[in-house]
Amino acid sequence: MEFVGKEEKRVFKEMDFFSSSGSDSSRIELRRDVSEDGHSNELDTGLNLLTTNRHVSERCKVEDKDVSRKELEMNRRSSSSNEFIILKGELDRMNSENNQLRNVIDQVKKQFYELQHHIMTVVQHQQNSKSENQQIHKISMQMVDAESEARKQQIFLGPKQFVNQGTTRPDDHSDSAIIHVQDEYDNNVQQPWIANNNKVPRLDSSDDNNDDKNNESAAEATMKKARVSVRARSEATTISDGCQWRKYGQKMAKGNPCPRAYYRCTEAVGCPVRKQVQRCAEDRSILVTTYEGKHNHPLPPAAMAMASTTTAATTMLLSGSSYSSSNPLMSNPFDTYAPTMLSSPNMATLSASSPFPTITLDLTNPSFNGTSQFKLPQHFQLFQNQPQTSSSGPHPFNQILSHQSKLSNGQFSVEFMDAATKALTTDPSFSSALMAAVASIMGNKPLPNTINNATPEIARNMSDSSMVNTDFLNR
DNA sequence: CGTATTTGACCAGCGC
DNA sequence: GCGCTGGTCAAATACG
Repeated sequence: MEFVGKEEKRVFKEMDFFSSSGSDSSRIELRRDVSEDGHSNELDTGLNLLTTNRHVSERCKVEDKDVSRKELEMNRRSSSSNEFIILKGELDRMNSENNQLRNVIDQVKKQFYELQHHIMTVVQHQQNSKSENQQIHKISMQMVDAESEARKQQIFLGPKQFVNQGTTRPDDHSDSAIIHVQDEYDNNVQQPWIANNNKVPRLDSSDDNNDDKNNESAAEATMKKARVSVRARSEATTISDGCQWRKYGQKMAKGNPCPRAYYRCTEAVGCPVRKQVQRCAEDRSILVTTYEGKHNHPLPPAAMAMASTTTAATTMLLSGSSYSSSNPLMSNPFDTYAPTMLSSPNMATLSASSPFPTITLDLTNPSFNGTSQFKLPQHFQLFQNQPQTSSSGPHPFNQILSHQSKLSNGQFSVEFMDAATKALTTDPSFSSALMAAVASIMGNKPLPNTINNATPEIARNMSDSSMVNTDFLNR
């Protein structure tokens, strides 16, 4: 029996070995069996063997689980490897597409620059021509005469002019013009633009005796002094116009507790374009951005419209009325719009009372009345019909226009103007299109192709006049 | 450390 | 000539 006991001990030791990785309680139970009963009978041995077998079986199950886990892991790794290969292939394909798109963009850019250069050359040529300068001078005089006449007739020309004329109408922006030329700097009813030749280079008759160089410098100086101003409600420090600017100064200006910031264009070294940003003294939620000068370098598509605007605006301020030109850039915008502008209290004014001739686009006025005789060109109405893609969703301007179209009084809502302002300050493409529209108003010219490049959807609308809905203007 | 912004100084034009 | 004002410069400072 002792042999049996020894054999049991050996077996139990083996069992203990096998169960070493098992639960501690099992091991303790087996050892107790050995110590307490050195003379275990065969039944006990059998029971113990069964117990041992169970533990070995469990151990095998554990090992089987490990194998299965490892197999799963290997399969998973294999699957990940396949996925990696697929992703890599996808990445390669996308890189290839990106390269192709880059090539397309490069080609478009090249065409854009060539076209822009061509346009600049044509415009420059026109501006340099002596006859054009004579015409400009004549037109300027007629513009001043027209304004003087308008003042005599006490036609409402804008908030500040109303104050100057001694009327009781408040200096209220709710009645300010959507587009007007105004004095941004003082309330002087005189016209230093004309009365003071020193403030702005004047293209007087003496130019007739000057050479082309002098004419060119005078024209350039005048173009530099003429300004385009945009009024918009914005919490931002500046509106998004697609250009790169560097702040180079800040000053407190007379009559306004808000400082005026000075920026210069940094798209290219030596670009003469400047802009001033200042909050309106009467309503500090309004940001007034004033542009001056003409870019001397290729512009990004988003900024092209603003450049077109400033050029067209300065051209308009110089070219005045009743003259047409073969060059649409030099044609007179007031041929179409000025009479209505001058006679409509909500549309436009013409003023030379600023040290610099300035045209202002006012996006802060919710009371623009669509029933006015004034008709926006189709460019300006494009947002009403802009196709809406499922991915990008409706342009905020479209949303508001859709809402506004339900109004019965034909007035732009506050929401409308807020959306316009928001779009102007956050969406360069909107700013571009808007500026192109204004340029179109002022220059009576077709939309630049560059805008078509920048905003293809908008461009499609513009090229398809059937898409243009003018109902809200005629309501 | 390079770039952008700030801010006081400076200049030119203008009115008195 | 002097002072006021708008505009620009450039050194100092901030920021990423």
